[in-house]
Amino acid sequence: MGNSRVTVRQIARLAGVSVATVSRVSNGTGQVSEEMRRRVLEAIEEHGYRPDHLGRALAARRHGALGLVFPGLSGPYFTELIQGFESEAVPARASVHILCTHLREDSDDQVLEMARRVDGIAVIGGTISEPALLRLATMVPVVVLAGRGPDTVTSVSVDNAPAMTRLTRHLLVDHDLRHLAFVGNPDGSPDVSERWAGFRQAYRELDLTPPTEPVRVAMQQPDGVLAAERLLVGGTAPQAVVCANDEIALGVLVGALGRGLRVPEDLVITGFDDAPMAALVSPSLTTVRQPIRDLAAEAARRILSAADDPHAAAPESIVLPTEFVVRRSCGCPAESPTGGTGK
Amino acid sequence: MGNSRVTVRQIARLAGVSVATVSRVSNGTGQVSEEMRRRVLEAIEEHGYRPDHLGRALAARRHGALGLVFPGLSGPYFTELIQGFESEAVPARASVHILCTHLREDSDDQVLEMARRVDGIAVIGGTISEPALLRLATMVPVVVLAGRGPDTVTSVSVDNAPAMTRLTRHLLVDHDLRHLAFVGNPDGSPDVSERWAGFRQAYRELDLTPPTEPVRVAMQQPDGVLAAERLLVGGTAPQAVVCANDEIALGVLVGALGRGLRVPEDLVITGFDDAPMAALVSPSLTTVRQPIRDLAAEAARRILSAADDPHAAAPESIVLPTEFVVRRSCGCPAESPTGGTGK
DNA sequence: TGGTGCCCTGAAACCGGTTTCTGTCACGCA
DNA sequence: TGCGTGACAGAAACCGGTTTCAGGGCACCA
Repeated sequence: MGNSRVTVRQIARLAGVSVATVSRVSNGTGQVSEEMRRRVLEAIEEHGYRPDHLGRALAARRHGALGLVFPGLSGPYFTELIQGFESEAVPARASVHILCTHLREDSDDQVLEMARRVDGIAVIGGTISEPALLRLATMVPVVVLAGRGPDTVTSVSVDNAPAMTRLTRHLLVDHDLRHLAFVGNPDGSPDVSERWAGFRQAYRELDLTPPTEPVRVAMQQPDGVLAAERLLVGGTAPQAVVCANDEIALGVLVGALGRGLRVPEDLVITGFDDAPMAALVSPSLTTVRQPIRDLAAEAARRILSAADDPHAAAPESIVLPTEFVVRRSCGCPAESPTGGTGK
Repeated sequence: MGNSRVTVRQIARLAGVSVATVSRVSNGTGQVSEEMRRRVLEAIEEHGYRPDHLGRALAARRHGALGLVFPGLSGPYFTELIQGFESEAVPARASVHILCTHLREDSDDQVLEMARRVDGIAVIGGTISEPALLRLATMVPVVVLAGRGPDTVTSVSVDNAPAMTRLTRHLLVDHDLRHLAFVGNPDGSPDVSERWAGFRQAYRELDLTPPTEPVRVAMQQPDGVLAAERLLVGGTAPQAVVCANDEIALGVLVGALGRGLRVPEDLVITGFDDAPMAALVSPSLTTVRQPIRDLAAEAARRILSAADDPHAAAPESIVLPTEFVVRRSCGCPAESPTGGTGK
């Protein structure tokens, strides 16, 4: 029976061979005669021997594990991210460790501790301090996911700023709107920071004066509801609300509809991510599609190859393209043509 | 200078002591003279020595890691679950491995493989086959989370059925509704299965005939939208839609509002979980609050203590209480009294 | 002065694998 | 017959820690 207490040495004794031979058979390495192989396989089979992961990892000086560090899990974005990451890790026989630093004081230490248990780490941008990031990079291969780190650290992100400029220009020019509000906290993540920058850039390109302050809220649906409460009181409501992601946008939409506003007639709302719900709400959400799974998968691939050979590839900043998705919440009619990438 | 290549033996040589002494100092075990301790600490400090996790784990025959197995991550429920789990794991210096079996054929093997890398595993109910679960339990401490396993396996869940009966009775009796539809796939998870059973139970207790079939969809918001499409066509729309969780309910709500229906006047909708959005949508969602974080934290605690001493505690089925939360989507007026637990 | 017991220390064994290195044996060839 | 060669097997070293165990030194006591 498959008792996991069985060791190489026991199998070796039972099969009447040396441990080296057992190891060779169980790994398929080196030359082993047919007779020996048969005897060993028999013993392995009979006693349900499976090599111990720790022993093997110690000898190989390799954990067979990858780390993924979040500020805090929430929403479809992180769901996709994890699945993309796993889609590469699992075939490579690497397990996935996760760490939510959310609200914790000692997150830098936590991450450094994780570094001693994995072969490489993907850190979501803005999650830990830059010194910690640099220190981390001296210990294991590191990739910054959705953000940019120091030049010495590989990063994978999307073209946030141009995409948001494109979307904003659509509102300013095609829909001739002027009074736009941006919802999201630029200090919270590099993604939002870049989107906020792209938002303002659109104004400048048209020689208009951009808003000076965003509505600073977190990234979940309830935060969007909160933002709607703040924005839609009094007579100062904007013509359009440009949200840092779809979840916020959905929250704003719920808040607006709940106040009896019509979207997009009374209020235009846009998102970012193209979450599954974006196409399903009414009105459907104009947004920017980003390849979240690919993003995470690319990060995992980079980490894995860097773990195989630390000196193989130079640090690199990879930027994946996005796609502007025009739907109804911006005021476009139903079957509107879809825009291209975010340039 | 924290080079992680430093080993006990190097430190021992540098400090002019034995490896045993270094180990004793770095772990604070045994008796070490002040002089020795000082020398060792100096060397440790100077060379940035941190004991290797693998070496330590191998010697201790303990991974310092816990596993968490999902069918697939999605939504606020799993967010809470992970955070609750982590809240116990982190203080115990255990890292968290996750595994999404979602749609994979070989999930049983994946989980069994994980078992060789962690000290214990929490499996979300309905994720893997019962034989695999039993096999798993022979390898490491296992807890079934949100569901029930064989009697030999500890489980942690909530009182789904009574809670759902309570909610359904509220609709049938207090609001005098008869034509209710249940949305959710009972075959998808034990939680849903129990809620479906509780739903039908309410009918029987009133000598009414319950619906024979639920609307089978998955557990996310888009699935709720889908369900709304199916339910609200033609003249056969129900008076109320009882959803397996809040996410579905939110989806149904969006779908219903998008079709111009008034909630709760034209259609009553209820959820389950009391997700953050439930209180924020308009109308606010009548639902059942369950202690998700506590659920996961309890699971983690059980696993940790079982890992410390495998023979300490007998398998147990822990059932945590829920709370019926009456809001507006069921037709109750704004400031309605809140019900108690789900009995 | 000799015995007893405690405090400290380090050599060595151990955890469970992989890998190197040495050596044996059979075979082919001159 | 003698020698080089290649296939194969096993002893031992190694990965990096922890823990056992034996013994040295010293204080205390008779």
